Amino acid sequence: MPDSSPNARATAKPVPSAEPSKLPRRERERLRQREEILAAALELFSEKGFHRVRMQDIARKAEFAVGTLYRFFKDKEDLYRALVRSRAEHFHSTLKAVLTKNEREDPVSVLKRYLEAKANLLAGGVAMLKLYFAETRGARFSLRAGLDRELLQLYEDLLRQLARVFERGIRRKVFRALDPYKLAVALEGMTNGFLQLWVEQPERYPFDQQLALILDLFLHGVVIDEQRVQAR
Amino acid sequence: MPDSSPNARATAKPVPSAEPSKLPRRERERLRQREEILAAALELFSEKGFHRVRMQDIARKAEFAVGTLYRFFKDKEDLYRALVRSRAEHFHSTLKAVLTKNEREDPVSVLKRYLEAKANLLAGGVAMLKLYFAETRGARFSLRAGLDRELLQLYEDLLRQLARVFERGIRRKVFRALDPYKLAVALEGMTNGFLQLWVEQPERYPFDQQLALILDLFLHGVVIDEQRVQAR
DNA sequence: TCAAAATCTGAACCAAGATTCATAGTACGG
DNA sequence: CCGTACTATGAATCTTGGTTCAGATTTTGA
Repeated sequence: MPDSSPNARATAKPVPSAEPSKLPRRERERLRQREEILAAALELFSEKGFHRVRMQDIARKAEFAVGTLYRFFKDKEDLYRALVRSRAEHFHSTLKAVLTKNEREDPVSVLKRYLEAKANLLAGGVAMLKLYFAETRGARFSLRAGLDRELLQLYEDLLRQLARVFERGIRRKVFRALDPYKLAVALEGMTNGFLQLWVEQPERYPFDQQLALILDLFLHGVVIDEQRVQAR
Repeated sequence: MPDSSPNARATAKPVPSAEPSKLPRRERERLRQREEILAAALELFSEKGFHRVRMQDIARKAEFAVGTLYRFFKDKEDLYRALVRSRAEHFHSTLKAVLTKNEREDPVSVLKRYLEAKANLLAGGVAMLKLYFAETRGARFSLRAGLDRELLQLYEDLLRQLARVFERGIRRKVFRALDPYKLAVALEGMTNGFLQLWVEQPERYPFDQQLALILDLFLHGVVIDEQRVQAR
């Protein structure tokens, strides 16, 4: 019974950007449509969460008939996974790149660029962020294992990359000799706290406005340091 | 049609502890049962999430018949809300108490006690924490508004309380003069990062083991301070 | 321009699971 | 030890929404 349709595949795709296009015309069109569906889905899922969104809704928003969705995705879950995965991959690969390039750059600058990159990624809108939180944080049960593990893997990987940066910093005597991985967790946590805040009150707490504070706080802490002159 | 049953109410209840009992016997029994249902529900919801748990399951685990659940709660959602709310209230009131008492105590100690209190609350098990994350973080769409707003309110309130502590610290020249609310967000974020870690690898990263690090890091930052002798 | 092939469409079908309710079981008062 | 009133039970409904599929529509290519 299952697997009767020859289509319906869940692939990965970089996301937005202009398709370099080197495909059989038809195929190109197909991908565009697929992407449109995913875009509509992102909007809806991030707003209401998996279970509250009906295939109906996605279809309507993407201006297709329900049946058509099934030409692109095996079922609702497949659609969701494709969405989350594609976004997550884009997200993580971008950040990873920042952390990886320039192995010998000043660790503090790397951290700074990392945060900026994160801000840029999110600048597009809160939709993706909500999805990100829903999956990475909290509700790890949004969907059957599989995807979960995969995502955790990605996130884990990112944390490790970040830890590397701290490691370097420690070796160079710039950072205190604390467990690098935990430092990564700490920085991520703090950052996410502000992202959370941003999601709730975008106007009042624009994320990119907090970058400096985050870094400063993470680097120097709250306690007043008599020795250091905290300019401004 | 609706509202035919005179029972099914969603009240608040402190949670576990020994009921002081000053109720009409029968009523007492009733509450005990209610609490048992909630306990079973917590277990299940935290494990699988709202939608993956059937009333069936809750009934079975609590050793009642499905129908009986409806004597206590209007419907599935009502049950869920009652659960989250009761837990959340316990959680927040406890923490708030810590932050509120001793207005004149050394801010750093207060923070320390705050973190400890949090650890204690969670010591009971990850179940509650998962629920906490599912609700506080990410998936703010787990259920129709209402509860959400209420929880945000609570959390917001806690943050404000925490901010007060920082305010005091700033006034006493112990902390740097940064936006207290943001400091609260930052500390919470960092803490949650480690909680997250704990949920994922309880044995490897027991939360209470991280307390010292969290506080230290938050107070002093990662950067090596030439002036200060970082003992150990 | 026409017919086969590929797509799209959305009403109809179906499964899952929440909710109801007639029936069976208990507790209480006399 | 009964009759009455309340409570528990779980099989039988009802709803929701995912999935299918027999046409309708469009594209291809000769």
